[in-house]
Amino acid sequence: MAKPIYVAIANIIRNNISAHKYSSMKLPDERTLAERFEVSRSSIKRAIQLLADQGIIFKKQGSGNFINPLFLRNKTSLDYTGDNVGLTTSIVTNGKEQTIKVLNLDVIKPDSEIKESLFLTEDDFVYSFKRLRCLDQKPILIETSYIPVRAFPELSQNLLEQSLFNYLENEKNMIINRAYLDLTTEPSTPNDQELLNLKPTEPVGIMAGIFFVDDGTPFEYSSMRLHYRYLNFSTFVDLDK
Amino acid sequence: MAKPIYVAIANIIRNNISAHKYSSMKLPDERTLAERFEVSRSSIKRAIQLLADQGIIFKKQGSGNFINPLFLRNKTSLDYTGDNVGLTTSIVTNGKEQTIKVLNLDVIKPDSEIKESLFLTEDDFVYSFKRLRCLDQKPILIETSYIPVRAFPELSQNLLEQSLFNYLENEKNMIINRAYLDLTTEPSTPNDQELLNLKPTEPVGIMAGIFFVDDGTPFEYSSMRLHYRYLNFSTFVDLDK
DNA sequence: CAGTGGTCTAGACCACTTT
DNA sequence: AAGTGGTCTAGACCACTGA
Repeated sequence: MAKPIYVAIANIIRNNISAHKYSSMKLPDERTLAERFEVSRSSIKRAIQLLADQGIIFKKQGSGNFINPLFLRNKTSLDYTGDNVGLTTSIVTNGKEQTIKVLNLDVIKPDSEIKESLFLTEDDFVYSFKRLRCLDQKPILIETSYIPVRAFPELSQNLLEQSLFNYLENEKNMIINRAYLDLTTEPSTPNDQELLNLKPTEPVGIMAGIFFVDDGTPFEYSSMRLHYRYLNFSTFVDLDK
Repeated sequence: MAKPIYVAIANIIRNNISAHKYSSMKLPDERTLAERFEVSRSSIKRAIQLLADQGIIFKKQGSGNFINPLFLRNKTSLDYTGDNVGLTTSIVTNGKEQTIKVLNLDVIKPDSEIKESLFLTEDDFVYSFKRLRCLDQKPILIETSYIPVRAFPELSQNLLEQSLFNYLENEKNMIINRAYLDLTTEPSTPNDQELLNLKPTEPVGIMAGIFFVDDGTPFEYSSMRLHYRYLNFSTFVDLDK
């Protein structure tokens, strides 16, 4: 199955909305759409749900499905293409040249927070490393990470100079596809100021969290201190859930 | 229908996981669960999907559904109870006394950004107001908001001294249930420093965005400058979507 | 009361993983 | 090949909204 039919239909409806092919802000009812696309109503519902999750339409029980006027207006400040994306848009490289400088790499006994976050036993050791990431030679974030030795025994300074996730996916067929992230901000420390080229009054954004392999194994605990101009996290929020 | 069956089942499974009632990290397969709960497999799938969205389980096609070990470990730093919540956890009052000080209230002609964000025409005016919100007398955020006069003609300084959303829901049966939010951080301005009691080196967190009525009408454009210790946004991220 | 979205079912078949 | 999750259908009935 190349693309599920509900994804295909969601794309068609999205394009129809963009092209102003619906005469009002209210979409045709689901039963009509099902007939028109010659699919079951369930498939229409899944397509509609996708669009709702993306903020493109609003569902209102007993009343109908409505187009988000902002989507029609093509507001460029709203990133509707990615669905509720976070990290990826935040640190997306956008064709810019990414360079990574490894600041250190050690093997240590994890403290209790890291041990619990990564689901480790008493015997486990972890790699501990810091990297400075730059875009077009401009430093944008300091990463401090911990990875269980057992999960990735061949880690080396060499490997750290590229994207770990790409290496894992290509060479080890491990896919990191979820993260639990915490976003905060803090005044910059002298160390931040030096590495990220910040003034003392300029802060860092902090993204800290746990990255998971697709089978649910916690793989990495990471805390990233970002130059404040590069922390930009956009999201739709359902306030009632 | 009091509670949909898939929600009920999701709750039971969540409790079972907490109580260690599954012998391995892998859940029983969906067809077995369907038999055991005497529901259709579709209902099981919806329940499982809910738990996956909450980060409690991981799905792996062809292999099974797996418990997130972190959930088992009862990590208190992970807020698993709220589903992907954002704003609400960030500004949750937690029983603390909330006070609101209205700094100003005007009617103005919106600039083009606000006009487009709120889907306004040339003739529309907006209320423009600033509020300082405190918890237990400590100032935590400065809110700058814009609301179309047409959407809420009776707005007054008096009303602003309480939670607008509560008033809307109780008195006007309008429900604000979605928001498009942008999170960033900036150095604090002298004004921030004075109002939020910040040192010059201490930053503000910024949550800016648009709040929508449940029929999709944009209702409010708001930019909130938070004392940096109070910006704390936690979320699960699906990296592959 | 008619229209419309929400829930739920039983079953068929596809796609991926593991043995 | 067997096991397991993913997609999709056709249809029944419930819950909410609005004329």
